Amino acid sequence: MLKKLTEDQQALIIDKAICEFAEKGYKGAGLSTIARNAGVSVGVIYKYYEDKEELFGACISKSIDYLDEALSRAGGEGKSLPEMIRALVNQTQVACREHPEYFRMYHQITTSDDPQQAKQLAEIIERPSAKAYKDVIRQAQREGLIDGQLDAGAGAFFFDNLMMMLHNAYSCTYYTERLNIYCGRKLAGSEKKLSEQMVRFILNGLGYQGEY
Amino acid sequence: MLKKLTEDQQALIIDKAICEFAEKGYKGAGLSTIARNAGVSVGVIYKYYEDKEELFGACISKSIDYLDEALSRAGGEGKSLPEMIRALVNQTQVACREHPEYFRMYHQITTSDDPQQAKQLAEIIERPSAKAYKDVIRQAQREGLIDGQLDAGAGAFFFDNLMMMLHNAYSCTYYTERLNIYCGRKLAGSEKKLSEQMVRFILNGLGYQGEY
Amino acid sequence: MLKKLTEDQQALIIDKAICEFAEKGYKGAGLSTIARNAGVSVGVIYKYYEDKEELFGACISKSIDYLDEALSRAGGEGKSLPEMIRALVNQTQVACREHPEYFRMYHQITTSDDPQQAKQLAEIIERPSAKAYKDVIRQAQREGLIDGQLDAGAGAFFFDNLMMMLHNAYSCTYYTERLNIYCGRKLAGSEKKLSEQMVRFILNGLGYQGEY
Amino acid sequence: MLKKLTEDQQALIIDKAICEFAEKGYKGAGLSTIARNAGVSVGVIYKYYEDKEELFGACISKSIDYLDEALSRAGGEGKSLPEMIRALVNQTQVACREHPEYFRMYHQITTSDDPQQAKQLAEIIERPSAKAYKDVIRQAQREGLIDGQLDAGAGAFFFDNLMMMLHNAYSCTYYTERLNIYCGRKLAGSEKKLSEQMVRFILNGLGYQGEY
DNA sequence: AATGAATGAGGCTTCATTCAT
DNA sequence: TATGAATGAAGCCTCATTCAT
Repeated sequence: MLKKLTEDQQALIIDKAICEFAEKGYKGAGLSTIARNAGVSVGVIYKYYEDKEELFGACISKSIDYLDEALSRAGGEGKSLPEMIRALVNQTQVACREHPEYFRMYHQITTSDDPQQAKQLAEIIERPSAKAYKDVIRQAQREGLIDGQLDAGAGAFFFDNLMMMLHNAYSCTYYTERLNIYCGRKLAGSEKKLSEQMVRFILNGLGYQGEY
Repeated sequence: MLKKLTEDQQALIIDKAICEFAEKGYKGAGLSTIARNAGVSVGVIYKYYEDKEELFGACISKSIDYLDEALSRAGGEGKSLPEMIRALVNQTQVACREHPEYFRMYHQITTSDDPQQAKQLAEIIERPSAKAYKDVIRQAQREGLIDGQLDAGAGAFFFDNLMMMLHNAYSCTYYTERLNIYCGRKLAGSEKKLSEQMVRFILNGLGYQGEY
Repeated sequence: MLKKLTEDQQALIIDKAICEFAEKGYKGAGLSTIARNAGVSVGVIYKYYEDKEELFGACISKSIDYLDEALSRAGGEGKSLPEMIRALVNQTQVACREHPEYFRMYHQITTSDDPQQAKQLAEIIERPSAKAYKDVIRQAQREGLIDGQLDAGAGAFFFDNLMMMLHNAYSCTYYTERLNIYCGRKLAGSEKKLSEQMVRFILNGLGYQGEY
Repeated sequence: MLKKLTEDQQALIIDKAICEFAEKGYKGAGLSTIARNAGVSVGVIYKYYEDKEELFGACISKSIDYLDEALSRAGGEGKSLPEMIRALVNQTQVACREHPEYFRMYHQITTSDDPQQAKQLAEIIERPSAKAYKDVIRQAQREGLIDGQLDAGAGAFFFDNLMMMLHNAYSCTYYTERLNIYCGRKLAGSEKKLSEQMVRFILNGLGYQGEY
């Protein structure tokens, strides 16, 4: 019985909770499992979170933060379009290797059966990147680098769709297997090769004509 | 009521079960809700299915069948590549309009926390289309219609990724909102326009140079 | 697993619940104890009652009904004032002997910490007898049988106070012991003698001058 | 804060505990609520009391002491019977106004489900006043002031019953409402009038014939 | 063979009690 | 010595599963 949970322990609760929620979903996750895995008592969770719902919320927040941070690590300033895309793809691969549970968590979020919550979460999570990607595409269109007939929003959408499926492939069992089925172990197992293929497909998709 | 369940009633159980599982997830779904909605007793469900797990399995099977059938309706024989892609996209939109629950169900499947089951399902669901798409792409490459440097498997993967995200957008609340955020209500609301944009992006992505 | 709880079993649940609530109070009572004592499962209680609160409500209702019925068995029509009072006292003794738990339950009710509920219950339980007793006293005053300076309401109040304390003495451990302390085992143990003393005190208290 | 609790703080714990127990009952009362209200930590309560039970016991003791003291303030030496009764009634009213929580606490005591404890408490609380009242009544009977046929113990019992119901009416929500129902707001709201009525009823009940 | 009420294990949550600081 | 965070047993309630009719 420590005087107070250390920061590490508090973080561990969230981490273990994220793993549990990510694996079993909101309903399937068990508070006692989380507590056991975090090495604390069940009761103490209620000192930090009102109830299961709020703990879940904290897990969502932490996951979103990580996702944002991972993306921002890809930088963007002063990069050419191909460089930018390659950076985003690579960064996603790195982040997925480090913390697949955050991405699994993200995938769980998308199964929410509460429309209100789903909308709100989509707004928080998707709006910023939607804007960022759209801006990049519009700029590239103005510069004549890519297909001008493509709707910027649609382009951003397709791009992000591919990114989402990439992190799913690197974090969720089903999608990992799916990646193997589609691409074969060899390509699927090589981050570098897959990243190259993906960057190529995306740039082609946007109608990018230049070298890269 | 000592009458055997009619075929219709049996089918209704699965349909209602799919709706329930699709909406609430495996854990969240209630057997009694399913029974009530199907107009049968809880007990009779256990005459046809060992337990909740098996009922869920049957729902998965039926959903897969529908998905397969929906895709096969897109035909393929004698179609050009652009025609084929357009047909697949359009058919997905139609199928999603008719039975979003099957696609929501599919999305639920991907959250399975049992690796064995996840792999097995991926095998069943993804292998056939993976092969079909890869074959089409290889053929198109041999005909010099599309980018020869693209790995056929990767191409099929990216293509199917976009298809999956499309039916998610048409069936799951979170993804619907996401579509709206990225594309705006106008484009998101027009199946035709979105389909055009998507076909264009895909063909570009594959490096298709011809007219369409 | 019977097809349905028999009426007896349903009644038994309430009876055992009354015993449990009467003994331990609302908070102290355990649903599982009630179920065990009634020989049913915990779950089935929730088929008949929304939650613990509602079960408690049903117990209150049943107790009130019994109290009412016990009082009404004392009759009243065509009885002289002393006869009426004696009948009420005796009937209380009989009822307490048969079902002390209802009276213990009643005592628990009075400890309710929810003012709203307390008021509501007092209204339901006390209003009818308050009116009845007051009417009897007024009538007796008009007939010149008892002290005219006594406020009818106050007279009814003091009378009922003594009645309440009587059933407390016959149903709650503390009050039983108290009765023994005040009156000694001999008087306390004789319903007849105690009843005579009490009738005498009440009639004197009301200022009744006649014979009885 | 490594300072020993002051006497005031210790007293405050008991006071706040009495309020909490009186309001919510033994089970419903929360140690942390008591600690918070007393401005001390939960832990320190366990330095002074073995457990909740013992704290409750201390609250009972203090309440009993207050009740005794309140009664003794009514004096008794050199008073005539009517004066004595009037003094007791009035003193009860005053005490209830000052500290209804002690009387509510007393009422809680009577719900104890431990027979042993109930008996013991009754012994402590009731024996002294039982004796005192009985002595007064016996003396009055010897002096021919009151009904000689009344059993002294029974007389004391009925008298104290009325006193208990009086303080319940002044301290417990249910009984307050009951008082209002029986006597109406006007009489119920006037301590003086109610006291007069009660003294009259008691003296009549005892068969007191003299003036007062 | 279908019914749906009964079962009871398991989950979330509370709170009396402990103990490191 | 006081603190108050941590503990974990116990309680309410749900729901997958069973089985008497």
